[in-house]
Amino acid sequence: MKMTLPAPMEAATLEGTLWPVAIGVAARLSNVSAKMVRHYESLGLLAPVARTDSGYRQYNAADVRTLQFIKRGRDLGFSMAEIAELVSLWRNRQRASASVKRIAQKHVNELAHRIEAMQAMQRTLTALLDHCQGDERPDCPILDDLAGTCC
Amino acid sequence: MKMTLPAPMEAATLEGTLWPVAIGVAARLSNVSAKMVRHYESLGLLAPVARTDSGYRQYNAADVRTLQFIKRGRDLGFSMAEIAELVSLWRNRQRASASVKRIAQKHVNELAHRIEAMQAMQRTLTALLDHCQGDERPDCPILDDLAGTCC
DNA sequence: TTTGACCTTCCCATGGTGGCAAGGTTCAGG
DNA sequence: CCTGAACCTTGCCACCATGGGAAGGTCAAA
Repeated sequence: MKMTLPAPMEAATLEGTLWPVAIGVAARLSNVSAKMVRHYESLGLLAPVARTDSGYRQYNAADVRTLQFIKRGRDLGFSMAEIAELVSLWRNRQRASASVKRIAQKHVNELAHRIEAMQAMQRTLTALLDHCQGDERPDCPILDDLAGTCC
Repeated sequence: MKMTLPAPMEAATLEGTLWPVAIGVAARLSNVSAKMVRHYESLGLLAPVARTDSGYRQYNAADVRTLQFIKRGRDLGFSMAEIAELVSLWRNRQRASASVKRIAQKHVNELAHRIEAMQAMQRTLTALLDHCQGDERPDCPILDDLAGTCC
């Protein structure tokens, strides 16, 4: 009977890793699911990845860095299309930082719009919640608002 | 040749409307697309709607009020599942306002979480934007951040 | 050799919305 | 009465990013 060993304690760094690695390792190193790694490849965000004779994907350190780049972009809320542009600019040493800035600025503006919209909802809902007794009785200003009963 | 007449000037109120109405009119009265009106019906949010002999849907004032209720709920960011619950409570005269309040409070909490997440993105991106020259040169702290170059 | 962890591709689901196609209905003008 | 416009019907596909699962191949350690 095999005891539960301490977790494999895989190298969490790129330095301490033997390359190339299979998709599962690349996934763990970049904190992206294997599923999404394949998806990103199908979107062309990763260069067509090497394969073993048996068809397993093989990732090198540059591939994993690209995955980490994509992950960071997703965490900052960029769409896949924006990330595709950013990856392309990242690879292009002749890029102008203005191109990057334009994309990021547009994204920040969209974030601001979405935040404002959600804050407006929040304000309305908070006001309604304040007036709702929240007891056993049926009377409810929240439903009244949704039903437009006020008008 | 027919001149462009002033827009049909349809009654925008439920009072000035001859009932029942077809889906297009119900859609305009509730500011919901006909497509989504059908979709809401398929989700069971609307009671099975009446039909003419030829199969056209027929909506009465109560149906349109339900559509307006759904629209308002969507505008406040509730999910369809939440709206289904709210519609059900709205119809139930034995409801406790606490049930409504619980749903709304949960939604507000989720909104708060999402807003905070987006604000965190916004803060990070704004800081990066501040440090990006946005000129013709390739050096870009935004790409550096995405690439994790700092570490 | 067996076992279990890993990999492959392919299909389906989510949620809320839009679009399009192919066809039926209704109504008003000529 | 016919035609055309505007409307309606159902059904399928697309988006976006992600997850789930099935059916089957591969690999390494015990």
